[in-house]
Amino acid sequence: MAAEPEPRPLDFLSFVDHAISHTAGALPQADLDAMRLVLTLHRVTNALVYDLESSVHRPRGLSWPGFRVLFVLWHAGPAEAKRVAELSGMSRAAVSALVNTLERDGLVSRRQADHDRRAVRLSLTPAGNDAIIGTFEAHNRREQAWAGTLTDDERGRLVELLEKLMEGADLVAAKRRV
Amino acid sequence: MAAEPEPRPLDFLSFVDHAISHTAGALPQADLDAMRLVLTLHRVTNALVYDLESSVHRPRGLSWPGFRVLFVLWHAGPAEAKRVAELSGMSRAAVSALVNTLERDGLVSRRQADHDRRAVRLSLTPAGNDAIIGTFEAHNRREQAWAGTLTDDERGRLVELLEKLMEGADLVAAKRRV
DNA sequence: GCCGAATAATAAAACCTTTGATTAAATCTG
DNA sequence: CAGATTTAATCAAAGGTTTTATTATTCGGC
Repeated sequence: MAAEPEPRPLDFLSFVDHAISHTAGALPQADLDAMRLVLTLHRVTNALVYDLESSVHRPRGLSWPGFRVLFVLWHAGPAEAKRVAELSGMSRAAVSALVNTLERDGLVSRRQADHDRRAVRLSLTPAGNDAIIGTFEAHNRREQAWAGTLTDDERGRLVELLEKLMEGADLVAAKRRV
Repeated sequence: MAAEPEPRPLDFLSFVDHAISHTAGALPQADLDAMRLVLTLHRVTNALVYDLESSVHRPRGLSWPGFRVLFVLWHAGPAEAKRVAELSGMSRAAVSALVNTLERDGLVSRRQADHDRRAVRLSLTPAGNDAIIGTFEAHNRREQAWAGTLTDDERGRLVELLEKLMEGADLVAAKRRV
């Protein structure tokens, strides 16, 4: 049980440490390093996405998921919904729902695919193209501000470690979206 | 414009590289290292959270956000809604809505705070306590599988780099939830 | 060529999140 | 101490996600 009396009020910064030491007392068999890694990774990504979405995307009338779809269509060119889902890491149902909004806003257009009448071909409208380019420029400046707190070398090592973690996902047979 | 013809079908793994080289052609002034860092960070975290939620939390009747609230209450003890929001990194409105579900499911209870009649004190019910402990054990085993693809040293360095990135958020005046 | 199985997209229901009111209680200020 | 301001929580509207079920097509084996 090990109820820890907090000597000083816990804040967001110290909560990870607190949670880990509390867990050490309550569940001695827990893997604390793994716990710290996942907590920290989630916390950083969360803060980063919130900052980007609220300072870059929403002021321009886009959501973060909407930005991701435009981003994929910008780089991959016109593509089927299924492919956009794969490349963006969203489910097909999520893409379908999201494209309703993007189509209504005139940023993306739907068209029946030529070779398969079940499939839908998505493409950027001219307005969508302008939107993604303008938004990406602001997005990238913000990314630069975040990334700039690390040295070149640190950025490179961080990316390498993250890629290794991502490759490990296959080894542990992580569940992925259908 | 630099329309890149794809020599072979793009997949999720190669999309980051493709997006970066396409951006290099389309927007020469872009910071590609920052772009790669953010794309990779988001991609890994997304995959990790999806795997944890779909393999650990949903089968036990919890959502990922629900798990986070129980996790905070488990470690911090009974606390006001405002505090749970701060410690979990959610907005107060999100906590309020989420607790409706958790309360309905009998995992969390609401009570008016003693010192301030505006405030609500949240605490785990006995069922909530059982739920968080059982779920956390499975959650931690899954974390261990993911983290296990890195060496001890790599895990340590990854956490350090993530913490440095998180500290940088203050320097760049990142927006945070109210 | 035809019929059962697989596949693409969408719909439906349940949940969660965000921003911007609204309500009620506490606190500050003159 | 009264009035204005701030603060805690919740509500409301709009959007996004998930899983499961449906519909329309295409594919595969005989």
